[in-house]
Amino acid sequence: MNVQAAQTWQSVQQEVLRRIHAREWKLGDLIPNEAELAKEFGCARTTVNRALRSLAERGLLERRRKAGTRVAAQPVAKATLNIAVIRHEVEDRGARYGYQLALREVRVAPTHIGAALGVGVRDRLLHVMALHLSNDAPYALEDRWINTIHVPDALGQDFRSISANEWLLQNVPYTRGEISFSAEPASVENAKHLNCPESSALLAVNRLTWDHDQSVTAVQVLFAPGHQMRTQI
Amino acid sequence: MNVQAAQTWQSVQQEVLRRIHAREWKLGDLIPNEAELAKEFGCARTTVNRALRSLAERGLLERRRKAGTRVAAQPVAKATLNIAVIRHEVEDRGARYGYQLALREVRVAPTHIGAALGVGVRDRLLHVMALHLSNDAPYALEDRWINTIHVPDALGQDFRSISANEWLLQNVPYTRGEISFSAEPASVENAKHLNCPESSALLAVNRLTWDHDQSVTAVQVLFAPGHQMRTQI
DNA sequence: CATGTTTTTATGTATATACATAATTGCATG
DNA sequence: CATGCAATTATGTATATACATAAAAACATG
Repeated sequence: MNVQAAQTWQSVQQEVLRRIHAREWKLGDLIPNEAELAKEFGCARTTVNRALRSLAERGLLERRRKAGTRVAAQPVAKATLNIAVIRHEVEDRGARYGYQLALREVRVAPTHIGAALGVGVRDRLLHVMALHLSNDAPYALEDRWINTIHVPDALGQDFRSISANEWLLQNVPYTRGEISFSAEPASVENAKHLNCPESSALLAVNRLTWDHDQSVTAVQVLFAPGHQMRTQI
Repeated sequence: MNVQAAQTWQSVQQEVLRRIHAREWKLGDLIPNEAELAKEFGCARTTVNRALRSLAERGLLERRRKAGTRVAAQPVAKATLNIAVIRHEVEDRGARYGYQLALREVRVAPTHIGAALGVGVRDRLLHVMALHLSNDAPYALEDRWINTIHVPDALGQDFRSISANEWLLQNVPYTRGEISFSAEPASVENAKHLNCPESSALLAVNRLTWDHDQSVTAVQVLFAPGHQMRTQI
């Protein structure tokens, strides 16, 4: 029954994973405590802790002080999507990146944007729309509002050669944000830019970022039809 | 210049985050090594390591042995989506969950499904379609193929009261999987089930799971129009 | 018997120390 | 000067130890 010395936290983790997958420890089961496992594996409790903590972060274990560690009854698959600079996303796929500014204006934002950014109903914000291309084909349409009250420097940028996407990332820090994913039908305008039929199903990524208590930007990125975001679990 | 004793890894992390956000350490900059930071913060190197490792996992730092630690030049926002059992997703929103089996058949799968699952072109698989309801309104349509060569027990289930989604999670372990997100136009059949117009934009989550080298199941979950998946960054 | 307090316990974390490992830098050698 | 090898260095990890903390369990008290 005794497992050979497993000196690395990875090997402890692997053995724990094996027991979960083999259902030696069933869903919802309480597993032995760290001290017991350390004794069994012939390693320090710290090592077991490292292995179990990492599995808990992945959602496979649930840990509570004094109550112990149990196998998650309903393991939640955590899919981590990397939201990178669009230029890099395109280049990483081995394609040629292109960029076209479609619109740049300073005006009062629609109410739902203004409310999301927490600005006054009469505040004028910077609105930028741009098309990102992959091998000259439309890849994604970026529709962005920038809170120029917090980021006045954005007004000095024309965004003709560098996208707002990249400029902001390089120049304006943010401390937190919200992301949502949805499917949206292409509007007439979106369809024109993305060169697809009206009402096509488009994958939409909405982001809202904040620097402490000041909003930075609200952006919707609409990907061309057929686009997929992938990840491993 | 010396920061007061920060004995917890969280406080070290917070101070490091502050310096990144305040651009005291600029994007791409090499930061002091662990030993130096430990001296500055008046704590053990292990504590600094814990703080920096966690930030690296979040994508804000890039670390390489001997080369040192630098602020990520292009911080990649990592959006972690929790893919839970659909029943819990509905119930967690405070809604009443409902379930309807729409189809259950054993047949040869379409080639792209068979290929994805790595089964022979003549192998018959279990195909299940089911509707998940939230307060009696269509919430999501589950279209699933189960590799009954690896999971023969699935043939003994009628999936009339428990969804394949939950049954598999409770009864069949998997060691790895692939998830992709996309937007799909509603087919005539999908539209009927989801009670929406044909060609509506639907958020689609595709999953393919494996138990070691054996495929378990391929599933597409189509959410009703307007559905959003949200997360914080 | 209900209720509040103390004890117990499993996880969480900090520390010093030691060694492992990847990767760069610099040195030696043809 | 190129090329390969050795030294250096920053991160990565294992260990024993100690104490912190949350929460359950046991206990005491009205």
